[in-house]
Amino acid sequence: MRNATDRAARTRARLAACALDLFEQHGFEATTTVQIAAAAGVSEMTLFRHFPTKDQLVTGDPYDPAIAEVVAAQPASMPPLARASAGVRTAWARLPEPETGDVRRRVRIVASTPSLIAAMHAGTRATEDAIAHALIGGGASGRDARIAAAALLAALTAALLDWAETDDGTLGEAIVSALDVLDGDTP
Amino acid sequence: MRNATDRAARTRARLAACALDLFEQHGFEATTTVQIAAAAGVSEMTLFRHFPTKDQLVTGDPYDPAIAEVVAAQPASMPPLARASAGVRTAWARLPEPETGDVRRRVRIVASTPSLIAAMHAGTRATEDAIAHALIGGGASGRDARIAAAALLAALTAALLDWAETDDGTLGEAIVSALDVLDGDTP
DNA sequence: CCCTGAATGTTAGTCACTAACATGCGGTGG
DNA sequence: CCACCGCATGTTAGTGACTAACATTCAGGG
Repeated sequence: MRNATDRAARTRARLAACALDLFEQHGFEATTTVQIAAAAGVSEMTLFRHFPTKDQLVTGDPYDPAIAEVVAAQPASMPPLARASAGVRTAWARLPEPETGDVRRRVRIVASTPSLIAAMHAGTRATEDAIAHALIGGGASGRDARIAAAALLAALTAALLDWAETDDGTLGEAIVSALDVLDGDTP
Repeated sequence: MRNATDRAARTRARLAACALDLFEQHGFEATTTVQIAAAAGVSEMTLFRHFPTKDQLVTGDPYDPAIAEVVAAQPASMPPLARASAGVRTAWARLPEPETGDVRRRVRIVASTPSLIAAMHAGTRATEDAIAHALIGGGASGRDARIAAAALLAALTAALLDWAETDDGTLGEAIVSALDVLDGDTP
């Protein structure tokens, strides 16, 4: 049954799809929110109701609280960066290789737009704080925990951007590269 | 002699000082560029001539190309993250402990404003790219170099923000903490 | 068939930022 | 001493992202 909530979900999806097309054709900055709304057959207000910022048409909502839990489950004897890295390694191993159809298109737009790279970093802040909190639980100082969490997220984001840009290998391989660099496993 | 260039430098300094005061009193977002310009006795246009974005009233221009050179001078046998960390360690040791009067005020404003944190990360991108380039020269893959450079800069930025927020110890100690976490020297 | 609630539309604004063009200030050469 | 010239600054008018307050339409349930 197509209730009201369903209708909202469909216009939301339509907005994201139209935005993606327009961004690829004319670039992110050159595309105005009015154009996107018009392409989706909707008013500008409706766009902003579904996506509070233009950035989120590309980045979406990336916070996954499961990662922090897995980090907290790692042995507390490890130094914080290794602990965070090990947590993501096992968390990633549990998931199936995700859909990478639209992801690559999206990340490619992000990679070519400085303001979007900044927005993406801002979007990972919730995850960063959660991981830092988990590391403090393992005995790290507040400062060391923040540093390790920031380094981890930055490494993962850099790997994601490189993966989208170079079109080289799977997303999983890129993630593992990031973790290997953090662990010093790079001969 | 106060030539024209001197006059420009003085209005620039006046703008930055007035902005800092207003940001501390009312917050970054609540302060408008018109207010800052008025406080400095200048038109809004002049503000934007000196600081192309409102962000740069706080962040300034942080790119220091010397860091990348020192990184390139580290032995190529090390894994990329350790190499980058060692480079910053020696580069930092060469400098005297810098002025931290306005720095702490500025960074504290950054720390309390999400959009400014993002802008700060964006401002380190030039340094990040330079370090990544130096690491590639040492034999790292392009992807690993980008990951290591991103992790390094994120760790340093996180340490800087924590230092400003917690008011704990010197800036040099915070930087060393970041490098120690990256090297795994954290018992 | 109306009624209720959610989704959407309209209008009028604010704020960061830009472009094109006009003015004023200061030092320099005649 | 004055006219000139280069640079800093001012004015005006605009764009684009985003918000608030209020009106409207749409879908299903009593």
